[in-house]
Amino acid sequence: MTPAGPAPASPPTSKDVAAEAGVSQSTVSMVLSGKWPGRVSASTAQTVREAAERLGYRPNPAARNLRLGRTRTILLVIPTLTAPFFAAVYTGAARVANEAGFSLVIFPWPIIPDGPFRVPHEAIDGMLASSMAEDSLAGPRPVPLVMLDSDPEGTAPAVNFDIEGAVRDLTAHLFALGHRRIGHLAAAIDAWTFQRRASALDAAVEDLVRVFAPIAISTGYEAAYELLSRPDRPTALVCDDDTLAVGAHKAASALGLNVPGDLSITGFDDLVLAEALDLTTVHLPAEELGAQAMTALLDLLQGRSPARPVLPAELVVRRSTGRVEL
Amino acid sequence: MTPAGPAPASPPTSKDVAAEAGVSQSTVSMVLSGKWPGRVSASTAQTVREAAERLGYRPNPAARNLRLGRTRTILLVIPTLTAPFFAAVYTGAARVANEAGFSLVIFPWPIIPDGPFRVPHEAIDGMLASSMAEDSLAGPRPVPLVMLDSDPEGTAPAVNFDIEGAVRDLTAHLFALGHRRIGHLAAAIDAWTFQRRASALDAAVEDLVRVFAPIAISTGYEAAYELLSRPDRPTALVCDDDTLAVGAHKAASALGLNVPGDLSITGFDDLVLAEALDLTTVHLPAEELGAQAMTALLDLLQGRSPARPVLPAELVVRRSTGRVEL
DNA sequence: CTGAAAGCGCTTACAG
DNA sequence: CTGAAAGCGCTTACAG
Repeated sequence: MTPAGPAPASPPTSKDVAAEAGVSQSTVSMVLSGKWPGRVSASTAQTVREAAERLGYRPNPAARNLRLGRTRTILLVIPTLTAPFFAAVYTGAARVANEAGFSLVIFPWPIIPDGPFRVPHEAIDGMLASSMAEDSLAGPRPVPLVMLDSDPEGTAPAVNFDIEGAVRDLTAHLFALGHRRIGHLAAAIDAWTFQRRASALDAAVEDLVRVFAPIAISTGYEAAYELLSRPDRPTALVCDDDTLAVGAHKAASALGLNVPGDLSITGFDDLVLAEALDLTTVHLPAEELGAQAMTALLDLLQGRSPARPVLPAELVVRRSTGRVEL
Repeated sequence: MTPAGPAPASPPTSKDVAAEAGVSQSTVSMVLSGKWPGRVSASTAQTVREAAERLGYRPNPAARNLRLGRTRTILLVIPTLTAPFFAAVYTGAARVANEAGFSLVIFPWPIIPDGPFRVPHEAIDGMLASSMAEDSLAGPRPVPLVMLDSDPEGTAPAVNFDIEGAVRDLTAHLFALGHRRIGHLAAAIDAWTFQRRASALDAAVEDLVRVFAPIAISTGYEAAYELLSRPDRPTALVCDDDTLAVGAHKAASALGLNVPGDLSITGFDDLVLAEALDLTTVHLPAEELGAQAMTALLDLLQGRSPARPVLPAELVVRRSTGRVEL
């Protein structure tokens, strides 16, 4: 692992293996790619495998990619690495990718606005993009694409959560606890998933008041503080994200409001934060989302028509919601 | 972005650009790589650039990699994606990499123990690995490597935090508040950084009691619950990670202990969690760690001797620590 | 059952 | 100042 050391002999090539095994390069390629049965004798195949093993041969990926015109690499584009949600998406997608012999590379986009970062459309066979607008991905040339947690009406197939069902369960839970006036601490992000949550709440709740905040504790705190200071404050606060719910929690605390005695709070995602604060929240199965999206993309790459599943999102009731005290 | 659509003409090559500009392939290469001054006339260069632009030409990375024998790609190996700490490391490293024209690919390792995942030693020019043992990275062939948050006595250069200084500040803070009997809720992970924290605490605290827990809220809860149930429980609990501190917080709460009245709690990392819980913690500058490590790796790749910086880690005092009540 | 040869798209040493 | 040619390491169609 040191820069110094014995002269770094260049890695063995298939030519070296051929020489070692006493066969031609083509035979080596056939054997190691597994396409040999019926074309190479079993004993020759064995000889080749042993020679490759002995030399520690690994095919040069650049050469293979050049020859084949594909890379077996998929790019997962996500809006931010910092959200554990996307880590879960990656885990699910990477599992399926690896089973199919594909690599999955994460690309946070944009890392720095107006920075020198470009979505590397060239070196990939396909793309997964989560929680963003499809047209923000426009590149010099089209790439097979599956969207996650995004507008299902787009050109690319999308894999989504059942936001409507989740909001239905959420509002039913709050209604059952006696809440009528409900606040919506909405994410100030122009993404389909948040628009969908807003319109589903609009449809379900008659007496709804909405404030917006960027997703962070401090911004959630400020927006919630303002809303909860109003004389006609809501008795329940639906937050678009667990992180916002943490901010809301702190605002309630600062205003001397007891949770859930005076105020019920809910989140979305079911992150580690939600468990930490005993937050009632909508569990979004992010890992499953990643897995299903990768499955859809592999279908697409093989010319099959991909499924466009809608995954159920379950309400997890913890201790941040309670009955309205009269 | 659709699978269907007009016949996907294969991407333009440098040959196409050469034909379009009426020059040779070599001239195209010279111009677009920026090595033309003094070798190609300014007007020809301009013609080539315009032709490339017109055709939407992008060099084929596989061909370039094959020809040059390098990929300008660096692999960042991290033990888990789910920790926001590593997202910050990535951000810092990616910034420096991009400025130098390198790509940075994240590789969580192992995603699944005994899974089909292999560190792709072949297609990269160098490796950054954070918070793990150097020898767990052993591959078929050595790759220029810089370790982060890892044993500085290893073969590879390491970039680290000043753990000793942090523990010194932390214990000074607790001593000043009157604490004498201190608990250490230690991460049950065999990594250098945690060993270092333990030994620094051993050196600084006379009356120390240690319990171990995997890094998660529930495990932190259990270990802390047991420790805090003892008749001679400590008055302060130093946790190896903010997540463990959350579990400790919940255990204190379950046992009817007031924080910080009855028990002081501290963490490490200064994640979003720490802000949420007003946790006194050691701020580890993860983004800076990533940036400095990438700088060291670029030095290594250019044959320069890399720096091995030790970054200061600042104690952030919030409301989870207080004076011992007598 | 096995091998010689072509060619993927680039960069660079060489010739002019 | 510009171009023809070689070659990186692979896979595959073709010939035997």
